[in-house]
Amino acid sequence: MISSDVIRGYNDTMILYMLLDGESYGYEISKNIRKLSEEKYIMKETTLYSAFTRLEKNGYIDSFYLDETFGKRRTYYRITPQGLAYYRAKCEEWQITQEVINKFIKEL
Amino acid sequence: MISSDVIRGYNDTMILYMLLDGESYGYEISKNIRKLSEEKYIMKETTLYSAFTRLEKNGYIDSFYLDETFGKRRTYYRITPQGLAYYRAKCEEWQITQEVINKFIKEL
DNA sequence: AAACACTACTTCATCTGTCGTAGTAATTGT
DNA sequence: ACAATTACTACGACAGATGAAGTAGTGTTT
Repeated sequence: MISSDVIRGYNDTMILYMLLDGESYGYEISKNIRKLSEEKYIMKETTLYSAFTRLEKNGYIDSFYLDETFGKRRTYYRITPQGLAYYRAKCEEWQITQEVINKFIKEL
Repeated sequence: MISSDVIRGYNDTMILYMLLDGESYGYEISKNIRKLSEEKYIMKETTLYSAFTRLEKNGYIDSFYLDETFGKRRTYYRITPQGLAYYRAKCEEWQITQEVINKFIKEL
């Protein structure tokens, strides 16, 4: 399991990635992140939902409801053009981040 | 310039890396991080000195003074065996972190 | 029918690490 | 004399992550 401080700067990016192919909702995104990371990273519920609030406030995602007559009401999210731009910028930043941190990593 | 949230989990690791070859002190470490990262990452003074406090409290570094009859007194730091073990663990964790985050990165 | 597991989300309070601002203190360069 | 650089310290604010707890609905087991 990876410590959260490391991922901290990329939680939002991961969520946006999960929305690239279309709308989704909290619980599903949570499951998918877990699966895609092969159980190596599990985003805490509170982290996830507070990230949604932040992302929406920043205009990177939109939220809406679908007519579902079953189960507890889900809040669906969709990535916005600004969200996509932010995601792309984060991907580019990540390349640089990797290069930088790798300079401080030594195989001993 | 890299956002600090990304590096957040690796500030301590970077500092420990700088101490692998022998003792050093705040200002020097700061300059060296800046230089090694090719100006892509500049650790803030307050971040650096608060990291020293944390690392020492955790037993990862020792601090001491050298007899210097010139300039403002420097606090020197040296990595401990526990610090080395922690550094190694962080390096291994970093490999996994890279793998995980890369799954969420798409070249668009 | 009661208990439990699972889905789906919310609220609240707390903690950690980073950072802005400011200040102290000594040396070196112009 | 003054600015710049070296070297560090103190303090308060803030953002993001987290633990704990709760709400609400569905499905399955006992």
